[in-house]
Amino acid sequence: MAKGPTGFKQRVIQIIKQVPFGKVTTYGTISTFAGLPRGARLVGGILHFNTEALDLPWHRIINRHGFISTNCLEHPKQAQKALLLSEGIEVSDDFIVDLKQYGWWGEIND
DNA sequence: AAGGTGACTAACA
DNA sequence: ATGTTAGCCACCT
Repeated sequence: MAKGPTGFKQRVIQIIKQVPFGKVTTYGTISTFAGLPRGARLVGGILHFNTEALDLPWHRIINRHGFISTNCLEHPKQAQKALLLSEGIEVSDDFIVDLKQYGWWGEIND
């Protein structure tokens, strides 16, 4: 199979695309699905330089505490929060999402 | 080309 | 309880 330029990135992207609407997931979950249980940083790193993730629901990707990690001006929490709210996901005033309610762990209800 | 950084997570002291 | 160390690998300079 012809794999992408770097494989892992493409794999992560595919997983992110599987995140159902109105749900959020964590870097660790995605990295694990991508084959790297400890590759959470890669997910963040990839999304930080996301040049091909224009169609990706990157806003559904948050850290293990349900908190929006983005601190860069390029990726303001404010924007991510707005996107999450746009999907019907409640976001705390501190940019915290209730993973117990909106957390997605790889189970797709078809 | 090589080194450093990074939107993370977990374990150890 | 908090602070530090270790690990993953792609992207940038």
